Amino acid sequence: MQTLSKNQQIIFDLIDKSPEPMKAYAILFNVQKKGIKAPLQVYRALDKLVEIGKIHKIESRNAFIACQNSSCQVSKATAFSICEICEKVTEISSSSLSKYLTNFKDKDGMKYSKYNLEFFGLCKKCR
Amino acid sequence: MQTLSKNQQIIFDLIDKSPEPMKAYAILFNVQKKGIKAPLQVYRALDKLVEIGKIHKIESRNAFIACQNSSCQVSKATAFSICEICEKVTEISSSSLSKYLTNFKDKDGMKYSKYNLEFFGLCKKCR
DNA sequence: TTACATAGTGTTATATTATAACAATTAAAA
DNA sequence: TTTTAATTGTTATAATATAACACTATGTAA
Repeated sequence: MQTLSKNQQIIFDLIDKSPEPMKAYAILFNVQKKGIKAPLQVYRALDKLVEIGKIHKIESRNAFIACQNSSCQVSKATAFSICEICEKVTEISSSSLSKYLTNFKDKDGMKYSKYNLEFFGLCKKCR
Repeated sequence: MQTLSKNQQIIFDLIDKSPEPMKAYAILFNVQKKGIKAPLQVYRALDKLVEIGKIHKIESRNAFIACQNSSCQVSKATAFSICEICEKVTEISSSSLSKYLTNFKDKDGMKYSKYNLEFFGLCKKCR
């Protein structure tokens, strides 16, 4: 567990409290009162937080969500479910899924160091 | 098999010939000599081509690749391998993988209508 | 403690990716 | 044929992300 810098902490706290994935400029808007004024300050913190696994980027949405797994060792093996109506995003933690994908080898026998999986469908509420 | 409109055909042909995923503005640059002048014309064709499964979007790269499966019924179940050095992208067609993911149910028993999986690693050449 | 490296910050400017809104045209279906 | 849906063309602008540079803080090792 690494200590976060000032900007990283501010931005992580915000994302962590958010019930939904946050976009970079929404983050910027929210932290301006705390002195973070420029997009680059946000993107730098986001990059680092992603790198150390505290947050994940939902690629299909260009948005960021706090890691739900208390021990964030899964930053290299991420899976999410995304509701196509309400846009609710949930991190999937299924050991059988992660085991299957981590061990997946393609035709050429290539094994991968990292993956990101995004499932789409309708959540309970929206069905 | 649906017939493509003029712009859709021009843009599909370009992507289909490309050995690597193409970004929207690279596509725009390449088709300007054929009379497609504006980003929107490109994005509209891309949207349609994605919708009908002729191309896929590589979300982590904001780039587009022609579908490699002759019958493009897998637009709702896509998997790619991405080399983190040379950026080579390959569409994975593994029936066991697609079977596993198509049938995957999360904790709440939720089944998904669609997924996109991106594996990252080093390709043969770059290892 | 000093020096040195590494990581983080602040700032301006700009690049890249994508969509809104509106008018005109073409293709397909009733 | 008429009318409906899909596509096109165009201008403007929104949203997402990075380059480049100067400066500051922090950690580490002599």
